[in-house]
Amino acid sequence: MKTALEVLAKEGLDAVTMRRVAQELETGPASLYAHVANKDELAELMLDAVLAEAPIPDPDPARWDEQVKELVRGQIRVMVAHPGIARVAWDIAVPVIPSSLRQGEAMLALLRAGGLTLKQATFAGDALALYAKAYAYEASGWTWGDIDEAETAKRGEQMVAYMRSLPPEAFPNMLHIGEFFSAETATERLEFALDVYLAGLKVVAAKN
Amino acid sequence: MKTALEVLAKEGLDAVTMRRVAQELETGPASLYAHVANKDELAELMLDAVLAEAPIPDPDPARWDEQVKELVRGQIRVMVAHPGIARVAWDIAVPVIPSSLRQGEAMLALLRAGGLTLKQATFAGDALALYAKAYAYEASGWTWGDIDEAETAKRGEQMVAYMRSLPPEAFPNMLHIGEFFSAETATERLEFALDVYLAGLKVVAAKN
DNA sequence: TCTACATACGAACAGCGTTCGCGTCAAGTA
DNA sequence: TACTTGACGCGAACGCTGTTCGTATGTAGA
Repeated sequence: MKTALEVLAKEGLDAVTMRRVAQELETGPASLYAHVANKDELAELMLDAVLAEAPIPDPDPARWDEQVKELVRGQIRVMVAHPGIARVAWDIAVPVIPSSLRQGEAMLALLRAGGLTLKQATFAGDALALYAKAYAYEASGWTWGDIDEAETAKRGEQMVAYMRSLPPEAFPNMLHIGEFFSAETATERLEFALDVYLAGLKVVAAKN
Repeated sequence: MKTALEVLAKEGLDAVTMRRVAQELETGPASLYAHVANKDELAELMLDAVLAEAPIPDPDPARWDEQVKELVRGQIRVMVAHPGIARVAWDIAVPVIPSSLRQGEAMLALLRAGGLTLKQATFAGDALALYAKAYAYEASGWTWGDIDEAETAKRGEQMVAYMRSLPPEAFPNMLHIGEFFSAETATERLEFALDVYLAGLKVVAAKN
């Protein structure tokens, strides 16, 4: 079941419809409801399978900060490798998903090793998970043909054109940041965000 | 046009369909396409109107950090005040939206006042915008009846039940963080994330 | 007053998730 | 072996979505 869905995820999340999955199994849409309650549950199973691929490091208190980054990178990597799955992660309010719980527990363990209280670790883990989902969702847009390059470029030009139409002093900074948003700087943005957040966590931990 | 949509946004984003909006204007769905190219453009107009409500502080270099927080809080506040609009923000790849550009410019100005390079400010602004959208989206789920309380509680119990079914040493931390995730701690989580990130930014700025 | 143009919109299309009830097939009993 | 009974798989249909096409209507100009 899940296996058939993964195959379909490879041709875009929008293509993962009950009809399309059923077609892959050479049957009708109604038959799927024998194995799955509804489409949401199917999405949950897909997400669980994907997230299970993210590695969980053995905690090493000496380099907990690097391990936190590694954990986040891993989550992002597997999500981006399955374009569209990040959207599913957002739609699930309370994750009763085994692999998600394992990832959460690993994150808490690392953060506690870094000297944070349980409450601080909870909040930090929440923020990091939020960022991982957000980054993966955004990144899925580029790697997948969700939005074709031409369309994106056109909108970018529209944006610049609009800003130029106003007094130049209205957008002194925005006009020059376009170069920082290419696909090449994507991982650089991620690393920057991780560095900044972990630097902040160390400041907080030092006050405990 | 936008006005009629806002009225509808008050009964949920899912209710904002072309037919429902047309009905509100006592006409058919086809008539809307005379004013708007498609539903995405309509969503963009809605987001622009909402985001325009977020206040933009006059930069004061002496308290740039507090002003950055204030800016993010404002963005989140107006989005949460219009439940469901945060989802729209995620679907828009390149924001050719006036109010969005103004918010971005304001953020860059504040961050540069904090001693960051343009590149650093760009990356930091991106991360903060991502977090604002992520938080607002998550928060919309609680304030709106998207997911009824009973359902959420049930899933929470399922989660705990699952974790208890495994060896207790598997989830030593996760089992005790439930109390930190009530609706009351929501703003606390936000403030923690902002404090941590800004503490990190100061570390980065100090190295320049 | 009659014509010509642009605008508004009713109806229809293709797709979606989900449900109902019929038809078929397999297992249990005589 | 033959018959009956039960459950299960799934074809077809429902109500919904965004969008398009062609017609009818209303208005402005001659």
